[in-house]
Amino acid sequence: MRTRGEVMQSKILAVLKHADSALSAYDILEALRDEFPKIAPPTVYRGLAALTEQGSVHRVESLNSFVACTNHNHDHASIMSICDDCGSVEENEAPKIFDDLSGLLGKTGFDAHRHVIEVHGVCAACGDQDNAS
Amino acid sequence: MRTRGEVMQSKILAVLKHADSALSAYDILEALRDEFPKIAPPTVYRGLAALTEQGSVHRVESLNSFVACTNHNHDHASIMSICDDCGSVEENEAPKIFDDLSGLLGKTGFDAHRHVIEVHGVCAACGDQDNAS
DNA sequence: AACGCTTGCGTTATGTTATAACGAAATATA
DNA sequence: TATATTTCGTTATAACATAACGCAAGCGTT
Repeated sequence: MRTRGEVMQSKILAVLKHADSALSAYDILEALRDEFPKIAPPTVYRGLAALTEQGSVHRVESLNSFVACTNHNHDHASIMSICDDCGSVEENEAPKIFDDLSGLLGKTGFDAHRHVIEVHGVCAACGDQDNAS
Repeated sequence: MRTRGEVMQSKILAVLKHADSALSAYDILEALRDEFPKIAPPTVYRGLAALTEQGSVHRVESLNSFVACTNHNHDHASIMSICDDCGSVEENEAPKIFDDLSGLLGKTGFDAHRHVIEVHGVCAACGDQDNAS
């Protein structure tokens, strides 16, 4: 068995890629309802779990929602900058910060497995807009 | 008007201080049910909102739950290290990392307002235990 | 090919987290 | 005391997430 869930996964990924902000599982559900009228939450959550595991989707913990990965290298944690004004979510690279963090916590004996770094604020576009007005 | 909500807030804070892991709002609700049989979710959430605002409680985004602040200086963001084994949550100070983060994002024009840094892994105690066995 | 075994998906149902909205009680002002 | 204002408790419901079951697809054995 191989391709059964993959159809749904690629549909979910497509929905996320076309969105310009993070989507909740239920936003995705809604978006897929046209094509799959009887779709239910576990279908979406399972697809998201698979996509998240393979790194092509990231969960935004502080929004309880999801974004498509925009890096070509899926094998990394990233820093999310979240605009509280327009809702856009950008993925930023900063390996050094992850190293610093792991190092810092390592001193206390903590063994870091997964980093969640999410920064809320106002993006460049929205900041400019506010200045202009 | 001043002290109306403060009673409930201090009860909530007490519950969190006595816990040895993060508690969900409904865990707190349950803990307070003895003393306040008719307590309802909004009461707890309002107390938590006030406590969070004043910095004596932190929300752990990746657990949808809450911890009492363990720093004396409440006026700061902090780094949470979360043991996925025993559930303990430690608060760590690292102003430099916040500065690095804000600086990094500032270069892209992003204006950082709130930092969420949560690191999942295994704490020293649980790590030792695993080694011993 | 027929059979039974394993896997994982869709579905139903329900559990968990969070908040909108309203009426009542407390406080402030006059 | 009358009235305006604020905040609180309560009811109700919204939003997010998963347990559990049964069916069907793929696979190995005969």
